[in-house]
Amino acid sequence: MSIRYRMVKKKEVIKLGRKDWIDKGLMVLAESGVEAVRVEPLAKLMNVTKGSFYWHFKNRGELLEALLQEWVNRDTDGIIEQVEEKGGNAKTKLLNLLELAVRDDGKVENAIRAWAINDSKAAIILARIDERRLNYTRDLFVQIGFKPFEAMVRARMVYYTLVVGEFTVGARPNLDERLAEARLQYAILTRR
Amino acid sequence: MSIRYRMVKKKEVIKLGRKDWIDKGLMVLAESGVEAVRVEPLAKLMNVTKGSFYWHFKNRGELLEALLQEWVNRDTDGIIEQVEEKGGNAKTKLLNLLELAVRDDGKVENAIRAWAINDSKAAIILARIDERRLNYTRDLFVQIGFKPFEAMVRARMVYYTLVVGEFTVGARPNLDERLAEARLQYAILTRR
DNA sequence: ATTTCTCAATACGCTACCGTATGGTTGTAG
DNA sequence: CTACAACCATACGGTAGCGTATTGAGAAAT
Repeated sequence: MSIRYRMVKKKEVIKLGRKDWIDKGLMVLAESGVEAVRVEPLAKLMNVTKGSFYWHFKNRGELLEALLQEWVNRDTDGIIEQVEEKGGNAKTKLLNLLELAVRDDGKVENAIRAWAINDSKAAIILARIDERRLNYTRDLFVQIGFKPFEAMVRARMVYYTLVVGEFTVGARPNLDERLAEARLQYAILTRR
Repeated sequence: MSIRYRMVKKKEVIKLGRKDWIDKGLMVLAESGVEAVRVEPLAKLMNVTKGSFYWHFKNRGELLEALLQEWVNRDTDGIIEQVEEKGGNAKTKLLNLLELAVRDDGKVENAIRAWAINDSKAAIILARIDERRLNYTRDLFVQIGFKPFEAMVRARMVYYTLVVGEFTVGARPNLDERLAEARLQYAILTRR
């Protein structure tokens, strides 16, 4: 909730806040990867000089950290919470989880995944998120009645297939088809 | 098969070939990503100046293309061929496929996958490889007796889980455990 | 009305890397 | 022995981006 002033008629001042830089940073990150989020190009995108940037951030690294943090925060109110809100038994939750995951865009997440390959700071953050989501899915399978080991295997199949695989291989365009696939995957994975 | 001269005693000359640059390039690619494969640092790694590099390559882009090409070539004699050589029926081949995939290192592939997110040249190459491997897996499921659509869904689950998911999420260390998982996945996926 | 606070522009020095030009060294072929 | 080909070193000019220091200008507080 940064205070901002908007252009009204002619020479109204537009002041930027930390959050504005983070927003643009996430955009560029999603679109072109970490390597593309650089302070001078970013400043140009915002019609401002880097003099502004260095008022809000110590250096480029601080922005990158902020991007990671922002992504984690947004994800915290993410899919798991939505599933829990809708309620139902474990099987219902699982089906809801699959369908929600299929609908997500995931460009930022994808960029972060690429980033994490060569940056330990990003890798640690991402690993935590992955673990949280995997454990949640495994618990669902346990509640459905599978033994822990098999539940984890199935959870991995779900997670890798939906969250990771689709994104990194390149999502096929048709949402309906993907939903149909998600339901079939659900059937395959919950069948004893 | 580049001709090389090796250090023997004192001031023997070591001459490098295109292939040597490509090899080192792949190493750096695997270790630190595309952004790290740059000509001057690479030259330093090989105890040589970039004068050498620009004798073998027009520019950096030419090296990157060569890296992509080299990876494709190596992959051509890859897992699929090994599975076909071992023979057996479709079910056997599928099981062999899973186990071989689990054993692979995949650092280069992973780096290329990250690369492909923001580079269309890499993306096109990778898409072709993915398609070839996915279709092969789908055909196996068809031969086992599944209808095409369900066979493709199952093929994707296999492919994303083993080839993509394990790598991008970060492989767990224990090979035995991973093999056990692979067999369980096989069981889950071939059960009617 | 001043002062203070926020934010931005400008100018600077520095490093990393790109690609070119040119000349040197060495092995090999005639 | 000479000449050429293959390979490498050196030196150069250029761009992109980092981070700092200083000044400026509008908004808010006093």
